[in-house]
Amino acid sequence: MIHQLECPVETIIHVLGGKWKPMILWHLIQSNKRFNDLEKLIPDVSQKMLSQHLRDLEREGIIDRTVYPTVPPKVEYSLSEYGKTMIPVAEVMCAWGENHNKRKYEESAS
Amino acid sequence: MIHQLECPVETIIHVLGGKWKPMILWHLIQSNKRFNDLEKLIPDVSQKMLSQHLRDLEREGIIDRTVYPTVPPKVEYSLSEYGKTMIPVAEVMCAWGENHNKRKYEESAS
DNA sequence: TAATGAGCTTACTTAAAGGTAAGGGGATGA
DNA sequence: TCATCCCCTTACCTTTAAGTAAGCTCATTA
Repeated sequence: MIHQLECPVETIIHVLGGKWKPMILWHLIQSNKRFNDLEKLIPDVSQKMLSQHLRDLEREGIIDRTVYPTVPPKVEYSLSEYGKTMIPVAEVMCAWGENHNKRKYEESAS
Repeated sequence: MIHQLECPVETIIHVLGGKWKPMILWHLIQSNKRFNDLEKLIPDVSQKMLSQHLRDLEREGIIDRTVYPTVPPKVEYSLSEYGKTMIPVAEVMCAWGENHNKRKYEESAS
């Protein structure tokens, strides 16, 4: 396996940087969700991108995937314990982003 | 002008999310740099991507571009006062990213 | 006169991300 | 028997990001 030296800022951008990943995580922070729930909560995401992003996040250890062998099978996604370590980071990013959006709005309005 | 509602986490990912932007900013945090300096410090970046990313960062207000009307003209890029507000955010992101890289390294080594 | 350096831009090509549409497997319900 | 639900996967196409290579302006230096 190749260990590419990667700038840590790029690392987190890569982990969070899919088109729908912040939104998926936002919903999973609120509560566990099934595939179907996420589809309904994020109406514009395609099934392909949803499952791809969920697999990406699972591979990075951010979320857990639990299969209940019921009929029909139930699959539940949840933020992992490790994933929870990202919440404060996301909050800091979010605060800066909010301020930046506001700033851009004000300058375009002036 | 259209104001697209954007998740603030996506906003910062968008601002920082070019292939060379974290590295450009890292160098500008150390000290002001000229175009040529950045080319030498980041050997793999093409002139096209360097000038494009510099323009992106300038448009977002993160960096300042100062032209000295000397001969030959000298252009200096520096982190703006506003850009400095991103340093603590970058530090938090960096810390998480470092830990994540370490974690991935350890799991691949085991 | 020819070459050099600074700071770019432009045109073209390739690679990566994302979108669309269809299918599939295994059970239940009508 | 036919359709339905759940959780996806696959094939194909489009859009966006990035890479490559060349050129350009103005002035100085050799």
